[in-house]
Amino acid sequence: MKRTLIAELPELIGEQVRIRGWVHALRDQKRVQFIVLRDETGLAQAVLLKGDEPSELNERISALTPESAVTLTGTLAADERVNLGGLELKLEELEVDSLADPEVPIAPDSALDKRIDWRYLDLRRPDRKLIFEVQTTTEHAMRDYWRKEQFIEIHTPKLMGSASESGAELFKAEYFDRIAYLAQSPQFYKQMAMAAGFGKVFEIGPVFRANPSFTSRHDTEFTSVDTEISWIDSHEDVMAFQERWLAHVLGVVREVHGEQIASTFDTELIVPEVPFPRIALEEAKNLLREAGHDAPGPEHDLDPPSERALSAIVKERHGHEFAFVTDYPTSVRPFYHMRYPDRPTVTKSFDLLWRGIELTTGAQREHRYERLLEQAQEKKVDTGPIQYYLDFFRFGAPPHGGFGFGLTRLLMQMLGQDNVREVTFLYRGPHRLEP
RNA sequence: GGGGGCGUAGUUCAGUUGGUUAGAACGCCGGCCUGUCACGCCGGAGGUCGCGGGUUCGAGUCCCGUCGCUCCCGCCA
Repeated sequence: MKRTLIAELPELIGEQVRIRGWVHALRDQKRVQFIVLRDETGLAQAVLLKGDEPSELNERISALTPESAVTLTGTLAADERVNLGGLELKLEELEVDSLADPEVPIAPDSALDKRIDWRYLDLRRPDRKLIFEVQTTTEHAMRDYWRKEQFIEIHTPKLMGSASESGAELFKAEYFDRIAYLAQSPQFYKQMAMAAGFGKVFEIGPVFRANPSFTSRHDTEFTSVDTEISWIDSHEDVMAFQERWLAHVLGVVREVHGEQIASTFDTELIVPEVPFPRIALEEAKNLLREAGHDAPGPEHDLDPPSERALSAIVKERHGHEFAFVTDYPTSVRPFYHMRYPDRPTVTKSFDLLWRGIELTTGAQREHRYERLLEQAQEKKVDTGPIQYYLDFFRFGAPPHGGFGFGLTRLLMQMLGQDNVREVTFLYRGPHRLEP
């Protein structure tokens, strides 16, 4: 007999059905037994009466444990006494697919670290599953939008022969008779796609960072969302794309899951107005000082407390949760960010803040070979191992730019969570390689 | 890497100025209960107080070391 999902039950009153899932709760009384069954679509109650002499089926129910995987067959009845949708399965048959140990090692309110030890049990909770429903919708909406605008999806290698950016934060891996590095960004490869004439590209894929970072918003492996666009006039074009794209994505997520997010996580997902406010870094620091906050000195990026304060100020003045911070000094940006022709110490770059945390770094890239080489040398970058990259710009490279984007940070903010670990299927950090 | 905090039943926690046999709630096990739905009632099991050392007549409690976790900063997305 075919399996019926719990969500389909309201259509099937009076019929015999077979439902499969986990024992969510068990109430074994003198005269009647209840099983609340949970599957990936919801909860349903099954009932079985008990006579003076318990039947064999009664006894097998008594031997069940919570979280066991079971298959229940019975006839579906409407019964207004039942809270779960006024529906009840009159149990006729029970198949125990897998009996669970009676004592489950975690509870819903267990510490996050302990829940990650037993992540598959933690994820059985419907509100945790919602996180991944939202993630799926998010990625789908991103792809839809990119595709509508003729972006090409690329998959770049995660094993590399040399560092793609700084080098200090790379994982090494044995690679036959040499050393390989795990990609910490698809940066160089998406620029290669520009040199290849792909026009506009995106990638959603893993990146690896060997930072011993102990915060609620860092992990050593995470999903990066990357975009690169050719034939731009400046980084403004990149920001203009990004804000449209994000507003679309958040609009879709709100439409599909908004109510559930609000009721489950007590967070309202607000679809942002376009354009987002733009604030040059030095102006941002002035705003912070005017509002009585400490601001980092010149040549320094905003620190996390400044980012939080700035988001609050922008929210107050513009009623907007997002803010592009632009025009970072060359001291805090990589060599390949383009500089203003008239301000050679300022890059045509931006970060995107949402509700106080950094979601994105983006920029127009330097596409002129000689300048790029000069900037690399000025930054004391060893150009030997990245000559292949510099070569992209020797045979006609279009002006281009793009951004990289942390998917887990986006999800964390969308769902009002305070830790990326909560929205990562399996977190990886300096002390976390299992499960 | 720097700084702060926390490690006590399966889980979440309490544990007073150091004082006899370390507690609660939830969970688990057993019994009772004609319909529960956070079921209810009665009973029970369950602890190397992270680990090692020290101070003391006496340490869950104080001190030192160590391990683990966590938050903030640095770094970033």
